[in-house]
Order: sequence, then structure tokens, then C-alpha cells
Amino acid sequence: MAVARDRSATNASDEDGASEGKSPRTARGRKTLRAILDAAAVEFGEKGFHESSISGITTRAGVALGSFYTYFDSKDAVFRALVRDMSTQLRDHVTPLVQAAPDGIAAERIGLESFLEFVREHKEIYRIIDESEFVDYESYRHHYTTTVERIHQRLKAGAARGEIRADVGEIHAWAIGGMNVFLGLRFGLWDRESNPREVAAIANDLLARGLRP
Amino acid sequence: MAVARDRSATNASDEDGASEGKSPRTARGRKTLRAILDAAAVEFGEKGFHESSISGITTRAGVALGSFYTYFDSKDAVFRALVRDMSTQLRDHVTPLVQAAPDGIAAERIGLESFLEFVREHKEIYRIIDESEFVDYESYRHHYTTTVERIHQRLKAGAARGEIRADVGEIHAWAIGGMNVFLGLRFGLWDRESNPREVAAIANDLLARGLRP
DNA sequence: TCCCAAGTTGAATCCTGGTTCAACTTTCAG
DNA sequence: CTGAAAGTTGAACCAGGATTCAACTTGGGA
Repeated sequence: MAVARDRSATNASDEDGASEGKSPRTARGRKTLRAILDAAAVEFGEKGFHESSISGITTRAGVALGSFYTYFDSKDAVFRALVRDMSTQLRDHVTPLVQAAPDGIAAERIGLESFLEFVREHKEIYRIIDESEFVDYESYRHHYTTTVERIHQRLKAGAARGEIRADVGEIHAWAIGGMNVFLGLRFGLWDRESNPREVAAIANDLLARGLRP
Repeated sequence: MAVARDRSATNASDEDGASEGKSPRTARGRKTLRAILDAAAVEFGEKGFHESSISGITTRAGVALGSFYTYFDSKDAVFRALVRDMSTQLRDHVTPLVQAAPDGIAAERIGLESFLEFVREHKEIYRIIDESEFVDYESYRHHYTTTVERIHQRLKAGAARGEIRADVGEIHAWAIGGMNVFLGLRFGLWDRESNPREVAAIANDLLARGLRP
């Protein structure tokens, strides 16, 4: 839910979610921006981009309609900010857990398991990321490209350590990425009962034999 | 491209793509309906649901704006018809090829390969199916549920024949489904150079060891 | 304390595009 | 051949909602 988290906000560039050259200058402004971003996450997650309205966002945020335009240039702009933000939050949740994995194969199991957990906590993620395909294709492409690239790097690292077959490549990485997204949809979003650990274990078992050297 | 294909149009229910109780009664009407559906596939595929307009569709179809409402109740209604149609076309392309596979593992290879081919021929499919998540969630859920269910059935059949591990289940099916969708996005839609056969072979090799008894 | 930049406000503007409808044309059953 | 049903037409209507803007408020530095 907390969308604009504390960051060591470098300077007045962007880095916070605001549009180019619209960063808040005071504490009051930062508070308002955060309220708008959080409200937008809820509004977009609930209704989707097109059904959402700026006034819906500002009402939720408890600020006036016009204040929105103090921080964002357009409806598209908040959405873009949100996609970047969700993408970052997800990465920040998964990365440290994965890095603590004992080996390359387990890393993928933990990656999936922590992804499932994340989805349970943030049901908005699918609607927001998926809808970026239509609102801002660049963000969409960027999200999946970097996500899969991270998987690919992990696989190569595992291969270097001799834990994974030497010929792993991009195709394997995309296959794993897709597997994760679908399992997240089915067992993270739709079925909130199943146990993420079990799901991840079963999927990982499938993968393990295929990935071993 | 051909969206409303010949069907042994049973009666005046729906079965063709038109809205409830709006089926054409004459040859002229059927021709117009087909033109509208084909145009809608192109328009939606190109611009997405919200950027598309009814007038854009009717212009492409070469008919007047009002004629649209002779066959569909609303913009949503054509979209729904289109999702059902793409979903059916895809199934009809893949199923016979898969059924001719020598064994359960090869079936999945051929399933992926033929899916990649289909995507190359129908770039609209991703935009249309994906956007149904926002326009008509039921259709969206239905599409993926039935698609994965088909994979699941194949796996179980393979298991019964002893070609696939006996404990295959829904999780494996969703994993494969996700893998296919992502590989389709990356190597069917984005990169139109790569060879579907090779991609499918590599992905299937990953799977094979995990699926064998 | 005073002042100005930063921030807030919400009514008014503007525009897009879905949907309606009444007049007109074509088809085809009897 | 003929009339009613089916189909066609596109101008006009209308709602929703993004964006603008000029007046107003706040807060912190000098």
C-alpha cells in the first residue's frame, strides 16, 4: 500500500514519483504527493486505468482536484510513476531473499515463493503492470525485460558455479518468468488459499531436473 | 484475419458474433456483420480497446456508423465477441497439430511451436486477450482457465500412457501455460526473426526431464 | 512580524466519442 | 409484382471526465 516510500531523495530531479520538474519543495508538498500516489494505486488497482478518474484519486487522497496537477502532468503520468514504483517494490522484495539462497536452483524456488507472497500482499500489481501494456507500452516492456534479465543473470551465475547446466540462456529465463507470472495469477491472486511454499516447491521440482548440468 | 468464419449457424440464438437477438437474417446482413467483426479485430489489435472507436471500426468496414448497432449492443459487446473468437481460432489451430504428436512430451513441444506460429500470424491476439482483463474479466479468466485445462488434460493422458510422471497436476499445467505465453510474447511477437521450432525445442528440452516419469 | 514562494482549491471549459433515431433503401416471401 | 421486414445511413444528442486557471491559504526564512 505504501507507494512512495522513504528514499534518500537525491535532488529535485524526479526519483520521487512526480512528473518532470514538479517535485515538491516542502514537507507539506511531499505529504500531498504521497497521498496522491497511494490513492492512485488503490484507484487504479480497483477500477483499472480507464474507469479511474483523477477526481476519484484526489477524493481518496483527500485533496482538491487541482492539486493533482501540481505534481503530475496528466493521468498517464501518475500511471507511469506507479508502474515504475510497483516494479521497484517487487524487485526490492524478491532480490534480497533470492540472494540468500544456497544455490542456483533454490534461488528460483525462492524467487517464485517470494513473488507469490508479494502478490498476496499487493493484489493491485497485476492490474497495474498488465494495464501498462495499453497505457504505456515502454514501461510494460521494460518491466518484463528487466525482470527476465534478472532471472537470466541468476541462471548464468549458477552455471558459472556449476550448479546449473552451462548452456542456459534467454529462452530458459523467459520460460521461468512466464511460469512465475502464471502461477502468481492462479495461486497468488485467484486462489488465496494454497500454500506458496508448496506451489513453489512443486514448480521448482519440475524445473530442477531440467536445469541441472 | 478472417474472424467470422463459416459456421453451421444453427439458429437465431447467437453462435455468430452478434449480440443477443441481433443475428443477421439475410445474406446481406451476414456480410455486413462479418465486415464489422474483421474491422474490429484490426482496430482493436492496432489501437487497443479504449483508443479504438466505433466510427473507426465502421469506417474500416466500409459501413455507416449506425449499422454497428444493428449487430451489437455496445462497444463492449463486439469486444467480447472478438475475445471468444480469437480464443476459438487459437484452439482450432493448435489442437489438431497437438493431437498428431507421437507422445505426451512431444505434444507440449508442438503445442508451443504451433502457438508461436499462430502469434506470428495474428499479432492482435496479445492485445485482445490481454485487454479482456480490463474490458471483460470473465472472458479473460475463461480463456486462460480453459487453455490451461487443455494442457492439464494432455498431461494426464500422457501420464496414463506412462510417458509422463504420474503425479502431474494443475501446477505443472499452469507453469507450462505461462511459459508458452511468455515465449510467445518474446519470440513470437517482439522478435519475429527467431525460429519457432528451435525455441520450442529448447524450452521442451527443459520441460522433458522434469516431466518424465 | 512580514512576505513571498509553494501549495491548495474547485468551478468552468472543452472535447471526445458512444449511443440514438427517424428517414431512406434493399430484399424476398407470397 | 408488391409490401412488410430487414438493413442502412449519418447527423445530432449527451455524458463523463481530463485539464485549466485565477483567487485564496500556508508556512518558514529574513
